[in-house]
Amino acid sequence: MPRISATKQAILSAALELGALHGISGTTMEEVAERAGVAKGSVYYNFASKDKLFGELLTTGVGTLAETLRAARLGATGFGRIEGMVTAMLTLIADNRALAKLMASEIFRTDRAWQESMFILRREALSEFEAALGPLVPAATSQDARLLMASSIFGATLMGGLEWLLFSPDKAAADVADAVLFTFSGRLAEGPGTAL
Amino acid sequence: MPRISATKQAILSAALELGALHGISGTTMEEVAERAGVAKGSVYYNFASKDKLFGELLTTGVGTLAETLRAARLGATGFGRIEGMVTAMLTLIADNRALAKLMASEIFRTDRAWQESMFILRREALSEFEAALGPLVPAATSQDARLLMASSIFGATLMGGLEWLLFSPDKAAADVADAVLFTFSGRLAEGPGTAL
DNA sequence: GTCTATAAATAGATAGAC
DNA sequence: GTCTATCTATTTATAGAC
Repeated sequence: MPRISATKQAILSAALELGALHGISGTTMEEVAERAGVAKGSVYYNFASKDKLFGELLTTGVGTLAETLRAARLGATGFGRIEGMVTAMLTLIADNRALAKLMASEIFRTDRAWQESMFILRREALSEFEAALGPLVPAATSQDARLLMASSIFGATLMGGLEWLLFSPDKAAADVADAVLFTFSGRLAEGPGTAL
Repeated sequence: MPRISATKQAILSAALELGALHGISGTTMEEVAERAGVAKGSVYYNFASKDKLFGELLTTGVGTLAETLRAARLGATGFGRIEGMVTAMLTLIADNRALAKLMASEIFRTDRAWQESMFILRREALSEFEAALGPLVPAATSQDARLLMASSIFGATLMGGLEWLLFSPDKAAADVADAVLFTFSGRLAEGPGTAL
């Protein structure tokens, strides 16, 4: 596994930040080169095409997410797994907010060159939530229903995390996790009695 | 309020479907014209620019969402409000899946010409969830925390709805609502005892 | 109001010097 | 490996006939 060159890394970083700002179609290879501090020719020396560049960015990003969720799941049991996974995902989003924004805007696209690998990795991430959910739902719950629940938790965490970073960035990470997890605690359905 | 012309409507529909497929930056005015069955000149006769066209599409779309949520909120009380709003939002997503996809990919963009009006309408939609949440959370809950909870529920519903439409479209709407709402019911935190 | 034709700018990608 | 220069196609937008 050859080490990634400094130039390649600079190009990936530039593409990530610009993609988060303007979307992939809205980002030009010229801008990427400029931000990375290299010439456009060097971008194409390192990546055969724009699709390849952003494909690599997204697939490694979603792969990292899946690994993070897996590690968090294995570090706890019961409902604590959900708590740990939501917290770990929020931390990851905070540390990679550009990637989170990019992922949020691309995760439902079905017309991309890298669609296939994104779909697989997305399913991998969801299946981590699904695995954590397994012991918590009635045994008769269908596979479809489990996937929908996993999507819900995933979506709640992603949307909560982005709301946090874009509109209340001063809030502490633990408070954000508490707020998101409160919605899954059942205390909403019980009424206002319990203190947060 | 002058009635919208058939041509204008055809252009809006074409833009919506193409935008959902390829994103806004990835959709050309030429494609929009072709799909709408008119010439490009007619597109520009009805909309001064590409930004104006998609801006109108998105702002009316998010406005409709806010209204739908508001109506659902006023039609119930207590936790039933959350149930009604999630169900209503899922129905809206199913009836306007192209708009849902477009919204999901644009809701966190901060560099658009229509950013301001989108932000306001987004907040309007979230504040409907926030209002429903008000009586369900401890009185001491901060405004920030309420907004994060509202975002979580919004995100869970949006992600669950898109997962449904893209990957299990045969599932009945009521079953999807049940699965999403199960995650908020508190039964996850209790363990597998309760039947779905 | 709708069309065709075209302007003017910008895009992704390549060639070839260094 | 990195650069400059350039090719070719595409894109937003406009002009002007009908």
